Amino acid sequence: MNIAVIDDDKLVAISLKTILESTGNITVAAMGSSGDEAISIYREIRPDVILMDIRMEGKTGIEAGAEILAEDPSARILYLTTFSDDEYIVKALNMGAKGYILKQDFDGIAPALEAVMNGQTVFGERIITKLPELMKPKSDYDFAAHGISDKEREIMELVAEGLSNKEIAAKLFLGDGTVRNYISTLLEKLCLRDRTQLAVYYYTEVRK
Amino acid sequence: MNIAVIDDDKLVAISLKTILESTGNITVAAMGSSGDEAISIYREIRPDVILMDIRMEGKTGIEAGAEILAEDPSARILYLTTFSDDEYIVKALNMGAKGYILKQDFDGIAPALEAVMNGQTVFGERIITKLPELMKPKSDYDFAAHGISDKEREIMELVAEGLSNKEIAAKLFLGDGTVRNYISTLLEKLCLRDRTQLAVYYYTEVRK
DNA sequence: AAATGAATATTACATTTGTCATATCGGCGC
DNA sequence: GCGCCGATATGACAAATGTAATATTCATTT
Repeated sequence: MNIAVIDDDKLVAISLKTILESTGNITVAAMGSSGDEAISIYREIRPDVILMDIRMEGKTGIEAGAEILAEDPSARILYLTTFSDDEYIVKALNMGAKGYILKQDFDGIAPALEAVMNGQTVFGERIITKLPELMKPKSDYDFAAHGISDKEREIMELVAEGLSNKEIAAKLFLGDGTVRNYISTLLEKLCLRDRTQLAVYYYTEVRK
Repeated sequence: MNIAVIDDDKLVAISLKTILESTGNITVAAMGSSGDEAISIYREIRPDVILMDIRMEGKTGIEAGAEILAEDPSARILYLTTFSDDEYIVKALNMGAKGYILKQDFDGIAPALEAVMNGQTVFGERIITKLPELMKPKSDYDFAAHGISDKEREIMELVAEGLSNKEIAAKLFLGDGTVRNYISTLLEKLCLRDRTQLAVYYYTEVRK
C-alpha cells in the first residue's frame, strides 16, 4: 500500500514514516508539509491513502482534502489531529474523508490505514463519542440566493414562531396589511401556499 | 489477538474463522451462534474483540452486546451486518460498540479488527454516509401524556407537512369540517391558537 | 332495551389569511 | 426638477380557518 504523509512538523512526518514502514505492508511514497504539497503529490503519484494533518500553515488539511476530493471523489483521506479539533470533524466527514484519528495513537495508525484501504471509515477513540453533538447540521441557508430581503427574512422568522399578522405588524411597527403583502411575496418567491407551509419550510430548509 | 466470532449461520462463522486466521495475527478463540452464547463466551475467555452478527435467532446481537458492555464497558464489539440495518446503527453506537461493517466486505474485516483492537471505531463504506440522518436525536415525545389520540397525532403530522384541511380530509377520508374539529381540539389541548403554531409546536417540541 | 360514549359529520358564523390593484412617500440618478 | 424605485400602506375581495352547537352512527356497557 502506497501512502502519502502530510504534516508540517517534519519530525512527526519522519516518525510516522519510520513507524509505518516498519509494519512491512506500507510504503510511504511521498511526504509533504502543506496543503498545497498534498494536492500536487496526490496528482503526481496517486497514493492509495493520504495521511494528513488537519492544522497546517497556509492551506489547511481540510481545504486541501476538499480540492483533492473534488478532483477525485475516490481519494482516500485519513486525517490526523493532535487533539480533537471538533469543528473540523463534521466538515471532514461531509466532505467524504475516510477517517479522523489522533496522532498520539501511534499503534493505531497502521491498522487504521489498512481499514481505510479497504473502504472502511475509522475514528479515533474519543472522537466518535462527540459525533452526536457535532452532527446536528448547522444551517447554511443562503437567503440572498433565494432573493429574500432582510425584512422578508425577519418576517419569515416571526411566522415561524407562530405569530399572527397583527402580532408581527405590532412587533415591526408596520401595518398588518403590509405584513400580509410581505408574506405574499415570500410565498410567491418560495413557491409556497400559506403561512403554515412557510413555517414548515423554515424548519425543514432554513434551520434544518 | 484473540477474538470470538458469533454468527448464527455456521457457514459464515467458519468462513470467517478461516479467513481471519489466515492473516496470521488473529486467533479465533471461540465461536458461537446466538446472543446468549456470546455472553457466556465473553465471560469465559474474554476475547480482545467480539465479532458478532446483528440479526440472530433469539437474542439479537444488539441485546447481547448491551449485556456484555454492561458487565464490562471496555469490551470491544464489532458488528457484522448483511445489509445496513439502519435502525440498529445508532443503537449500537450509543451502546458503545466499536464498529459496524458489512459482512460482504471480507477483505475489510481483518483490518477492521486490528483497528478496533487499537481503540478505533470502524464503519463500513455505505454505513457512514447514513449517520447524519440517523444521528439526529430521536424525539421521545409522549403523545399519550398530552392526551393526544392516534388520529389527532396523525392530523398534527399532516398539518406539520403544510397540508390544508381539504388535503388532510382527502388523505384520511374524512369530511373537511371534521378535520377542522380535530384541529380545534388539538389547539385546545395544546393551548395553541392556529395551525401554524401547531406546526411550530411539532418542529420544536415533538420532533425536536 | 336503554344509556353511554367515541368517531364523524353538518351548519352557521366570525376571523384570519392571501391576493390584487392601487396609492403614498422618500430618496437617487440624470 | 423629473422620473423611477423600493418600502410601506390601503381597500376590496375570495378563500381558508377556527369555533360552537348539534346530529348521526356504531359499538360497549349496564
